[in-house]
Amino acid sequence: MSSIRYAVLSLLAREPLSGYDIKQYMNNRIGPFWKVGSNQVYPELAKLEEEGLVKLQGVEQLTYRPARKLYEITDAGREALVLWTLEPGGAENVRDDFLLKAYNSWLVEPEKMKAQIAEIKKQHEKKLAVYQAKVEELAAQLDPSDRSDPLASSISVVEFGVEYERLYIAWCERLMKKL
Amino acid sequence: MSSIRYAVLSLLAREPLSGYDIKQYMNNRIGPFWKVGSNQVYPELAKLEEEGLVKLQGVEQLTYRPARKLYEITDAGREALVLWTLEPGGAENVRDDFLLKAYNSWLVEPEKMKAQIAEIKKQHEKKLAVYQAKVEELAAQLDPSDRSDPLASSISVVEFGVEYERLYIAWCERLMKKL
DNA sequence: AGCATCATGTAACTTGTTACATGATTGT
DNA sequence: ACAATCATGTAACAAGTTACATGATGCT
Repeated sequence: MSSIRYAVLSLLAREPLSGYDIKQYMNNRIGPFWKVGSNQVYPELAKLEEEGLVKLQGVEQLTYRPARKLYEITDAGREALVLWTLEPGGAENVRDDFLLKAYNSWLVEPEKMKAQIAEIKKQHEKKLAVYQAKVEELAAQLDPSDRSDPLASSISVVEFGVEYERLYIAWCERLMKKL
Repeated sequence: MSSIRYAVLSLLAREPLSGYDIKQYMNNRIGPFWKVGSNQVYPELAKLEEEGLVKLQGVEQLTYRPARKLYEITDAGREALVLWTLEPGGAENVRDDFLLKAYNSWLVEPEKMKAQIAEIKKQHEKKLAVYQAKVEELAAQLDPSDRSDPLASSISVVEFGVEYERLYIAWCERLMKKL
């Protein structure tokens, strides 16, 4: 299963990157649908290289900095990624702590619960704004004549984020009204 | 963080249950927003008992079966649960493998991708049906005169599930059209 | 005969999170 | 002076998954 392996390949399929870049991208760019730590990225890159799915393109060495190791995907890597993308997989569940908290609304004073809901609503509004900006940014760069522009896929994914946050916010509002 | 601890308490706050029940409830009833294995439930119950948040209410022993240990929440447990519910917490991210697969749409043949999308769309439709049935079932039992009926909270959570699945399905449809 | 359910639990393994370590540069 | 950023990586821990073990009943 280990999906970071494929998350790494997904990014490298678009452009060569360093481990550091990959980490940054995952924590901002893809969604944020994934958060990873360096401890996952670097060992995974090493494994992928060993397996020939990825290879070192070059090392950028500035004297005052650690070497920046740029990786690129190989044909085998791209193949593995396509295979995984088409692999059947089950629908996943949500698993959000706040839903569990909402499940306990009946136990707490309505006023306190409302404050709690308002707070996470605010956070989702922030996320929504980020995703919306990202969609616009990507849409501006998109080449509509290109049938297989990676950007189109990126946009779809971020749009999911936009819709998800909208749903979340609307749900929070309804929750508050009910209390 | 360890949210199963609170998931266990959330269920026990409503009615006494055995470890087995808790496992079943989590995998069907709450959402399915959580899936847990027995390896998580039983040790957690033991820990909670040690800490006095939960206590053994009784043991139901049929000769031909393992003893069924019924647990109930204590006052301390209820208090800890309320505290956690009101604790501030950040908005979480989605983390769904299929989104990552969608991110790679541009790499694969549109026809194959469409089949893939259709498949997981079907799965989400199944989930939607389950959640909808659950909402109706709960709504029928709800006592509208009771201002703090736990069922109201349950319904809100499952409604989130309904809306989420609808969003997912609509998104899949749009994805397919774009390819 | 074989599998699912009830009911407890343990063991082994894979993931994910948090924190640490190094060390120059750039911004406040 | 102090924190953040770049850039690699390791270590320790927490959480989640899969499989196993027991053993009777009941269904196909």
